[in-house]
Amino acid sequence: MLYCTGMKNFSFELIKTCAKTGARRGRVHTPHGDIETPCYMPVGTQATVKAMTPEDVRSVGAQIILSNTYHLHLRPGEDLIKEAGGLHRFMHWDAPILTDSGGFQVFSLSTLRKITEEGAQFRSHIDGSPRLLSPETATRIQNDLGADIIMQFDECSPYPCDRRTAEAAMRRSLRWAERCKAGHARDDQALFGIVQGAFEADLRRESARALADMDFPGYGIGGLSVGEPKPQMYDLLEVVTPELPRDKPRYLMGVGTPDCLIEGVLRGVDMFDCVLATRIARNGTAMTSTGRLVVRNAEFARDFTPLDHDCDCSTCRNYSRAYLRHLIKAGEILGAHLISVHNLRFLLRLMERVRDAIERDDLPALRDDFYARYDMTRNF
RNA sequence: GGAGGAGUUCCCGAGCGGCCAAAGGGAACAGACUGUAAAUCUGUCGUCACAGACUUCGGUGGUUCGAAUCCACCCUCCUCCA
Repeated sequence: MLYCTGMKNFSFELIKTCAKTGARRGRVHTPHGDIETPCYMPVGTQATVKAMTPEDVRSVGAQIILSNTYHLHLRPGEDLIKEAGGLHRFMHWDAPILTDSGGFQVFSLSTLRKITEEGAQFRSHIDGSPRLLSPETATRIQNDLGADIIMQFDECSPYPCDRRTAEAAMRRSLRWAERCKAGHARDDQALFGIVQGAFEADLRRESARALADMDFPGYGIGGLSVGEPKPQMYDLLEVVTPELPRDKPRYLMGVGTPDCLIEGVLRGVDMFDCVLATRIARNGTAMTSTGRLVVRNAEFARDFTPLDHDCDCSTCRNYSRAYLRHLIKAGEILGAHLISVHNLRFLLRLMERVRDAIERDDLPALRDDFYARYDMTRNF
């Protein structure tokens, strides 16, 4: 079934809902092509997935990538990207792109900003200059960047967070959602609202319902994986996803360990993004079917086997742990690249298998098989 | 043969009578990393029975309450003059 979104070239097709779980198999249509869901989106904050060319990113199976409003606004500036013909052309990526609004930087750069109802006053982490990011400016910048999916400007609260603060941030995010919607000027970009409410079930429920009433073409679930125990995140997902419209994609923001992806899908999430895979790759750690593998460690100095025997990526086909360790220890840039290739392929392939399992109504078996091989003491 | 200079913990390199197991780098080892201020950051880094003890600063012997630091001789290396 195909749902109309009232938008040019954007729609979500719910192909199947798993008979045994809440998992959904879907397809997002965008001006730059389709996205099979559930999906994992590699992160390319500064218009590049670090250490990867767009061709590399494509070849490991990525369908869509993320980029960042705050970073691109500071450098090189949205006007320059607009002049280049938009983000897709600027960075030579023809497939879908999603831009985050800078809302996460309200959280991660908390020492460099002040929040008011108007927006967030940032002190640029590059040159210290004062910058205002508001629902209106974040939306306008994203209109200029030209991603297929753009996110509302929100306030992501920390963990732990007292109820008053959580409630204030959630309500402010709702007001900001309205302002983003009002300021959104392009009908070829889908604007997603973002559920907040920290770790208060009723606040989360309220946020989800209010956003659903605003009728966004998709919904982010923000403010999770900020340091809380995983069971707490899973519990909240079970609270939130039932409140969201079935016919719209749900995007769990910033989540990306292998087990969290599976658990998220089981609870009805369609999209994920995470920097973890590429960041830990640059720091010498691989994601494998048996768990975390710190290939930088001395124990792999003479290990001439691949990172993961079960992996089909070019790194695993051609390079040994010993060589990768050598590259990382020597500070060679190729090490960061090769492990990034592997980690991204690992997550993207996991999602391919997840999609396949949902189609066969067999996701619980895939989950069991995953945990049977995966050493949880070497998890992330 | 003569005149200078230098030898410090795995490496480079500070220290030049007590506050020195000895600055600072590097290497090594380990840890962290979830809408990327991240090819980053943190910790350990003489030995042990480890809130203490013991052994170290080219070697040996002195001076001193006390020496990596001062003195004597020896060894090795560097520069210049023959």
